[in-house]
Amino acid sequence: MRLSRSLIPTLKETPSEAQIASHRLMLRAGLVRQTASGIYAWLPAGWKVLQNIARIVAEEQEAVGTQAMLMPTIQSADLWRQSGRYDAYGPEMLRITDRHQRELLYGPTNEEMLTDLVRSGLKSYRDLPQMLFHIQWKFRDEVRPRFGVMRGREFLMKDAYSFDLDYDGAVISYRKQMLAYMRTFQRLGLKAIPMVADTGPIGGNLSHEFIVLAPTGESGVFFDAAFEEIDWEKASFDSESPADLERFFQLATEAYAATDEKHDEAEWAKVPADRKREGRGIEVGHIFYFGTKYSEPMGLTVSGRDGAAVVPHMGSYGVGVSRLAGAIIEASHDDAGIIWPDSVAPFPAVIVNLKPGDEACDALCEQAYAAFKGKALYDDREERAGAKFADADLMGHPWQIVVGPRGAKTGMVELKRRATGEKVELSLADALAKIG
RNA sequence: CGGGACGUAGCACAGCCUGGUAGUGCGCCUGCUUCGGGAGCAGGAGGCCGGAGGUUCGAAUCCUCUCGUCCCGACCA
Repeated sequence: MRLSRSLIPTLKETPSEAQIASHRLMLRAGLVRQTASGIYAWLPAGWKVLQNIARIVAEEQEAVGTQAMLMPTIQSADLWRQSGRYDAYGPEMLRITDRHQRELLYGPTNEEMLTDLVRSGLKSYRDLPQMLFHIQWKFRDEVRPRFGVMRGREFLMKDAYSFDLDYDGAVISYRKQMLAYMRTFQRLGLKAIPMVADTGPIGGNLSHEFIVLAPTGESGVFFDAAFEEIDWEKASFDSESPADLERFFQLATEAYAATDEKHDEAEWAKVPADRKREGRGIEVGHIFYFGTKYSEPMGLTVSGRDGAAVVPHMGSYGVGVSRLAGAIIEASHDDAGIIWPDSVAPFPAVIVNLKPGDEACDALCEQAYAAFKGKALYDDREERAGAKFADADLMGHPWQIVVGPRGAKTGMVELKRRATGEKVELSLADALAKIG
């Protein structure tokens, strides 16, 4: 993308409504614009980020056997009356009436809808287990939206649902999802730690929140440093092997980790002092098992081995996709701007032409731009060098290929790694090779 | 939902108390000089002062209502 022809409106000053780093930087880097309280438009660069996150989330879901699908945003009130949640949900649910006075709602979640959908498709115990997910916009009419996309009213969410014959099966599904989550967050460049969460009336220990470590996070967290060393991508766990899942679950849950609300001083005292870590975190995902809470009242049954009706056990698994965009920035930025992990950056690199109009600069830049097949950002604007450097740092491209009149004559560029600030002079070919 | 603020140019803000031709900085446009970390000079465009009523000869300014946005608390992917 050529910056001179792109809608990436960077701002030198911070709009007054933005309080926290990610919100400020998302506005300043031209990623999003607010259109109403807690509702955001994703501008071209922001949309690329969101798609990158969604793609990784989806890939890891499919890697553990979750099927991708898409359910609508608008749902019927009748569906929610079947589970009893229509009245229980409260004013957070946006209720809508159509021209025929039918009661509709903008979905805050999809348990009812999917349970309804699978009712006619799942007939026999042979049809189980099933895991399905979609990535769709949700709406929750938060009393007080804030922190930009981290707590908006409209948000993009991955929600997955599992259907199993019994509790033991549900545990397998639950662990598969947890494995997918650890891999997902690591690919997104995040340190995420699963922490035991409230299970409410369901009970048991099958509810975990995933907390991303970020100094500006909303909740305090306490955890064992053991989590810092685990490489979930390299660790080989076969999601089809119950034994591997067991081993994985042990590893992911045995060390101490808790948010301040669930903090247990007695357990904390058992953690060796040199492994104690305290910090702040942002919740980016939540998984839980809820048994037959929806399948039972909504009449979802399959025939069991003996021919009798069996009510499937369910679980649901959420990831705040749009929230992650903010969380990643909270976890990865400096005074100059965003520092995108390679996997989610809107552009792998920016090509900074320090002197548009200079024959050598233009030619070398075009050559570099062509090498990325249009996927890089080419800053071809008639701006001063300082402004371009500032914008490049602000937007957080992982690599900056700086082309100036001095080096261009001999085909040399300066390659800067945003994360480290390291700069080296080398030929364009070497620079491209280094970026890979 | 309780408490507190704020709506004036694309962004940040002053002006309001004490009514009298709507301002400053950044950004934008033109020209010249500059040109490797947000340049200098000169000229220029851009505002129904959130909206509706009212008071007044006259309202950004005073009064009433309304809409919107933000902050603190309780709540949430």
